[in-house]
Amino acid sequence: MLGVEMYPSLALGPQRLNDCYYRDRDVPLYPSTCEMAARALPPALLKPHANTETPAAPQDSVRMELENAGLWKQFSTVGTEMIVTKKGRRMFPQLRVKLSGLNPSLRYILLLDIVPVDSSRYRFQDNSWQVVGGAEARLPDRVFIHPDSPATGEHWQNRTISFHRAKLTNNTLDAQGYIILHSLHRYQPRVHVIEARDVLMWGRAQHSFTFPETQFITVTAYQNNKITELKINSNPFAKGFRENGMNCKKQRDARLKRKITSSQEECLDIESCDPCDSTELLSQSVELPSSALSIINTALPITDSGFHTEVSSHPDQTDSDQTLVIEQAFLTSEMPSSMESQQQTTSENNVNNALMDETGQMMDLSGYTSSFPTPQLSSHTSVPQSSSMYSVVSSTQSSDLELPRASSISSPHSMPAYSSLPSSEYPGMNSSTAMPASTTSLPDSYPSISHSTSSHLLSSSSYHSLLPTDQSQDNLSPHTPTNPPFQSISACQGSRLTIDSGQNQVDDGGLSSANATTPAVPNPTQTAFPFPPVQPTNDPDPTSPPCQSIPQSALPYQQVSQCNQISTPSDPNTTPTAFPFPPSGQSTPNSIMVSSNLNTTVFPFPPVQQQLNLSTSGPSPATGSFPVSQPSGLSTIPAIPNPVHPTTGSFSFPSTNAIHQGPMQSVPNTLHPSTAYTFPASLPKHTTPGPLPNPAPTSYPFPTPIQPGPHPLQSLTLPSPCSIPNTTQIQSTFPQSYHNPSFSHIPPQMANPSQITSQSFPPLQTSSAPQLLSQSLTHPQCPPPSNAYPAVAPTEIGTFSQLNSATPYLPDVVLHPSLLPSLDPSLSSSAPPSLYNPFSSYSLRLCQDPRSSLHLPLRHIYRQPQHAHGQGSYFDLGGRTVF
DNA sequence: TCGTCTCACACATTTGAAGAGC
DNA sequence: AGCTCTTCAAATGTGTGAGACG
Repeated sequence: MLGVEMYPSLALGPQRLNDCYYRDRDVPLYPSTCEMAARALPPALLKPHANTETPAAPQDSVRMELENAGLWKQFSTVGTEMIVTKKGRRMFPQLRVKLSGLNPSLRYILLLDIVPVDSSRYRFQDNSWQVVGGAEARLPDRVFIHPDSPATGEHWQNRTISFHRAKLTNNTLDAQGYIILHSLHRYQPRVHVIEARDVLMWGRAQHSFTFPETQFITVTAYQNNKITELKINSNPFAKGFRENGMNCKKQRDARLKRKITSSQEECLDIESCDPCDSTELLSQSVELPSSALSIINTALPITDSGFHTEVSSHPDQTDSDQTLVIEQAFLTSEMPSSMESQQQTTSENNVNNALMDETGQMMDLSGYTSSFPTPQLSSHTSVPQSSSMYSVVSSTQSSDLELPRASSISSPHSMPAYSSLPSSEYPGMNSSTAMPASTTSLPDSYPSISHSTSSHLLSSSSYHSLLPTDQSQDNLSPHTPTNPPFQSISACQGSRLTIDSGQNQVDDGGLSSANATTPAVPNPTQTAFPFPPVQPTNDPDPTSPPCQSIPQSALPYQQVSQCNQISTPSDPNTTPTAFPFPPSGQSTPNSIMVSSNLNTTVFPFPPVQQQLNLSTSGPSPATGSFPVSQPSGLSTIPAIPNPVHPTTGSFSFPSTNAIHQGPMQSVPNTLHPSTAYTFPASLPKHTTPGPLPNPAPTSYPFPTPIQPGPHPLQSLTLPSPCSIPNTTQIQSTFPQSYHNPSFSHIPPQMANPSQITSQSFPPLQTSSAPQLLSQSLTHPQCPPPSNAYPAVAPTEIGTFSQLNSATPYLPDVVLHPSLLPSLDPSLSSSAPPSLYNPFSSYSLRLCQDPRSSLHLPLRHIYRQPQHAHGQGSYFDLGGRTVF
C-alpha cells in the first residue's frame, strides 16, 4: 500500500504544487492533493527498480528490531487485544523499534500502518478467539508517520523509535487522522522505512518490517482477563488499577462496598436509628470498608506482591483461563474444510515469568531474552541472530516453545489441525493430511509438540519447522496462526521470512509457551479459532511446504489477499461457497474476496475502475466463476488501475505500488491454467459499496490444498531457514516491494506459490529465478543455505519489482508537505495525468506530528491548526491533510 | 438474552506554564 | 536577560462498570 509512487505531475496539475512545501527548501513542491498522486499509478511508466536503485545502497542492510519484543510476546502469548475507541486509543504495548543499517546521511521516513491479518471477524468465546464471520469492509488505510520523519539515518539509529503516539479508532468518520480499525478484527502493524528522497517514488527504497508478535485483535472492551492484567501491570497509566493502586479492584470494590454499605446503613439508620446520630453512621461507614475489603479479598484473591503474584493469584484465571488457546481448529462446514485451531494454554507461572518486573514496567528486551534459552535457536536455523532484524526480538522465544509443541502433536489431543497434517516430516506433507476431518481434538499440552512436527501442524507450521522463528512465533504468539483463507499468503512474503528467521534466534525468555497447555476444544464442530487462529495447513503439496510453513498471521493483509488469490484457483473443483465479502461501505472498497468452497480469498478491492472491470468482464454473477485461463488472468496479476486495460475485464489490483509494478507484459500470469477463480454471485455487488452478509461461522472458508509445484517466488518467499542468509540479504534481494509484504505487491497468484506452477511465471525466468525454483524443488524443506538467497542476482530486484505490480489496495494518502521532496522534473512529464485515473477509493492517510521535524521557520505553519493537546501528534492541514 | 459498544468515572502519568532562584 | 529548577494545574491515558443499543 505504501508502495505508492508519487508522480505529482501525473495526477496533479501544476497549479496544485503550491499546496505542498518542501520544508528544507521552503519551496512549494507538492500538490495538495497528494491523494491524487497516490492514486494515480502509472504502471507502464514505472521504471525497473534495479535501475532506480542506488548501487550498494545501505538500505540493503537495513534491519529493524522490536525493542520491546518481550512484552509483545507476553501479550501475544495470551492474545493481544487493543482497545479502540471513538476518540482514539493508543496502542499498548507500544511499538518500539530500533533501526540499523541506514545510511546516516540520508533521510528516512518511518511509517506505521496496520493491516488486517485476515478476513475474519472474531469473538472471544470459551477463553479463545474464534472466527464468527467475515470481516467487515476494509476501511481506508491510514498511516501514521513518525513525528521525527523525515530524519537522517543517524537520527533513527541513535535512538529507540516509538510509535506510541499512534492512535487507533473505530470511528469510521474519524477526522483526527487516527488509524481506523474495525473492532474484533485481527490486525498486524507494519513499520515502513522509506528514504525521504523517495517519497515521490514510494516503493523503491522502502523497507517494511512486520513483527508477528505484534498482531492484535481490536476490541472495545477487553475480553481476556489475562490481557487486562497484563495491561494493568505493564502500562504506567494503568498503575491505579494494580493491586497496590488506589484504583485497583480491591480498592474499587472496597469503595463500592463502602458506598453500598453506607447507603444501606443510612437507610437502616434512617429507618431504625435516630437521624441525629450521625457520628455512629459515619463511624460505621468508615469501618465497613475494612470488613468489606476482607470479604472482597476472600472472594477475590489478590496478592500483595507485584505483578507476578497478581497474575497467579487471580482466581479468574483458572486453568481454563490460564490456558492460552492457540488451538487451531478447522472450521468444518459443508466442506471438509475445517478450521485449524490451536489452543495454547499458558500457565500463570508462564505469564508471570513473562510479566514485568516488580516495578510493573515493561520488561525490556534484554530481560526478556534472558529467560529464553538461545541454544536451540541455532539448531533451528543456521541464520545468525544478528543477521535477522526480527530475530533479535523474537528469536529467543521460539526454540523453547516450539519444541514442546512438536511433542504435543503426537499426543492424541494434539491440535487437530496439526495432527491432521501429513507426516511430521515437512516434505511429507500430503494434501490428504492438509485437511483434517475434524480439528476438534486439541493437544493436551502445548509443550508437547515436537519441533519438527510443528511445521506440519500449523498451517504456517511448515514454515515454522523450517524456520524456528515461526515456531517460536506460534508458540509465543498465538496470533501467528494464520487463517485458513490466507495460508497461502505467507509464502509470498519474503520480508516475513526474514523476520521469522530472526525470531527464532532471539531468546524469548520462555515466557510462555513452555508451560502452555492446549485445552481441548469445547466445540469441535465449531470453527473455534484460537486467538491467534492458526492457519490451516491446507496445502497438501509437499513441494510447497515452504509456503505453508510461513505463518500467515504475520503477513500483511495485502499480501495475504494476494496469496489467497492464488490459493483460490487452486481448487477449481470446489463449488463456490458463501464467503464473507468485505462490504465496501465506504466509497472505496478495500478488497474483494474470492472464494471457493474451501478457499476464501480476499482481494484488495480494486479501484473504481477495476471494479468496473470486475463487474463487467469478471465472472458472471450467475456462475460466479472466473476462469483464470482467460486473457484477463494476466491482468489480474498486476494491479493495474490503468484504464488502458479496461477491455481485458481482468481482475486487477490497485497499482498503488506502481513503482514495483513492472510493465504489464512483464507480469506473468500467475494463475494456474487449470484453476479458475470463483467469484461469489454477489461479486458485482462489490462494485457498489454495501455490506455483505457474513458467512456463518460454520461456513468459514478454508483454503483448499493447492496443487504442487513451487513457484520460483515461492522458493524465494519461503526459503528454508538455512537458505535465508539474513534479513539484509533478503531485503537486498527484494529491496523494494517484494521483501516486504506491505510493499511487495506480489501478484496475488504468486502469493500462493504452491498453487502456482513454475510455468505460470514466465517473467520470473530471470537467471536468479530458475535457480531459486530449482532449489526449492530440489530441497523444498531446506535448500542449501549457501545457494538460497545469495543466488539471487541483484538484477532480480527489478524482476521482482515487476512482479509486485499489484497492490491489494491503495491506501488513502495524505502527505505532509514537510515530507515531500522536491519534484523531479523528469517525472512530471513522464506520464499524463489523464492516463492514470486517480482512485479516490484507495487513499492513504498519513498522519504525523510534523513539528518535530520542521525547521524552526516552518514550525509556525503547523502550530495553528494543531490540536490543543500538547502532544499534538495529529495535525489537520487545510482540511485535506490530516496529520 | 446476549454481544457489543459508549460513556462517565477515578486514578496515574505526562505535559506545559508559571514562578523562583541563580 | 537568560538559564535552570521546581511546582502546579491541565491534559492525557488507562481500565472499569453501568447502561444503551441492536
